[in-house]
Order: sequence, then C-alpha cells, then structure tokens
Amino acid sequence: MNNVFKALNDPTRREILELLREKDMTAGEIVEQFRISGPSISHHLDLLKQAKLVIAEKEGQFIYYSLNTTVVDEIMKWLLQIKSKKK
Amino acid sequence: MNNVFKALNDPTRREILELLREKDMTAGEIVEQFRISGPSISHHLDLLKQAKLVIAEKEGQFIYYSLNTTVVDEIMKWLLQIKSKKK
DNA sequence: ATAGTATTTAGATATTTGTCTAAATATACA
DNA sequence: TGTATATTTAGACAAATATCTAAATACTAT
Repeated sequence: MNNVFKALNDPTRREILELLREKDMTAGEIVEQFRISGPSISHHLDLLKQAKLVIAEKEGQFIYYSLNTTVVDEIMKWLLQIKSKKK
Repeated sequence: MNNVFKALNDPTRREILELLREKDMTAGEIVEQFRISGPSISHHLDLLKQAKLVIAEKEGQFIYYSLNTTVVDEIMKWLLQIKSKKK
C-alpha cells in the first residue's frame, strides 16, 4: 500500500493515470503529453507499475500502458476506515 | 490535493491518522505511541495540519489533535474518477 | 518570579526523489 | 545485415524529506 501512496504522490504520475483513464497509450504517446524527457516519464511509469496502478504490455516495438484500478479499491477501503471515526 | 497525497505518503503519518480515528489525542500522547522524537512527530503533525487532515486545538498547556475527514472525500472522488475508466 | 511540563522552531545531516543526458536494448523493415 | 524507431537503464545532480539534538516559546503552579 505504501507503494501506491508513493506513486500517487506526484502530479505527473496522477496526470498519467488520468490520461490512461481515457485510453491505453504507448510510452511514446504518454511522453508527448508532457514537457519532461522520455527517461523521466519511463521512470514514472516504472513507479506506477511497481504500485500495480498500471500494466505494461509489449506489442511489437511499442509498449502499451493501461490502467489497473484494482489497487485503488484497497486505498479507498483504507480511506473509508479513516473516515469512520469512532468518537 | 497535492498536500493530501503528500501527507498520506508516509507510514508514520498514516498511523497517526489511524490513532486519531480512535480518539483525539495531545501531541505528547501521540509521541508516546512511536519511537520517534517529539520534534519529528511535531513535524509530521504539521504536514497533516497543512493537508487539513487534522485539526489542532489548544487546551491550556496541551494541544489536542483530531481527525478532519472532509479532505478525504476529495481524494475519494478523484480515485473514483480514475476508477471510472472510459474503455 | 521561578521551576517544571508541553510543544514547536531552528539547524544539521543522511536518504530519497525527480530530472537530465548518454548509452544500451529491442523490434521493424529495407 | 544495417539503419531507424521505441523504450529503458545507468549515472549524475539538485531539491525535497525524515530524522535528530538543542534551543525557544507557552502555559501551570508553587
């Protein structure tokens, strides 16, 4: 869960997730949306992958990234627990 | 919102929130729950305060900290939006 | 006033993080 | 086979972060 919070704690990475909400994209397409170098985006994608927030699938010479929202449920559960204050 | 993700991106701070779920506590009581120095906890509390995840109220020589979960709703909303994948 | 308790602020330090450029790897295709 | 394209890995560096000790502030009570 730590990894997920870590992954979410960056505006660029959150923006990547928002992009992937619309449609799956290749690393290159994602890079195009930002003014950040390819390697930096690649690094962000790696963190998102580690958190299991995205899935990477190779198709020929491209790598397609897609959202994986199952981990989001876990976070929401934790947040709900916090919200259910005892006193 | 950035501040909230930042505040949540630390196990100690998340644990503080879990403690405050049970009951309001003074800074000193919170410090007792950890093996971390008072000043460090004070710093964590400050970040939580900045994120508006906790509220601090002075009572005599003590400062009582309590959960504020209204900000949590904002995060949940964002997460739900991410979960509602288009394709 | 003075002493004691609660908490924060200041300043230092080691670690982590986000970014970059250059190089490496992998695939496509002529 | 050789060249172009897509992406990642490696290594460096500045900025942010978590922690500490020492000092400052604020309140209580003798």
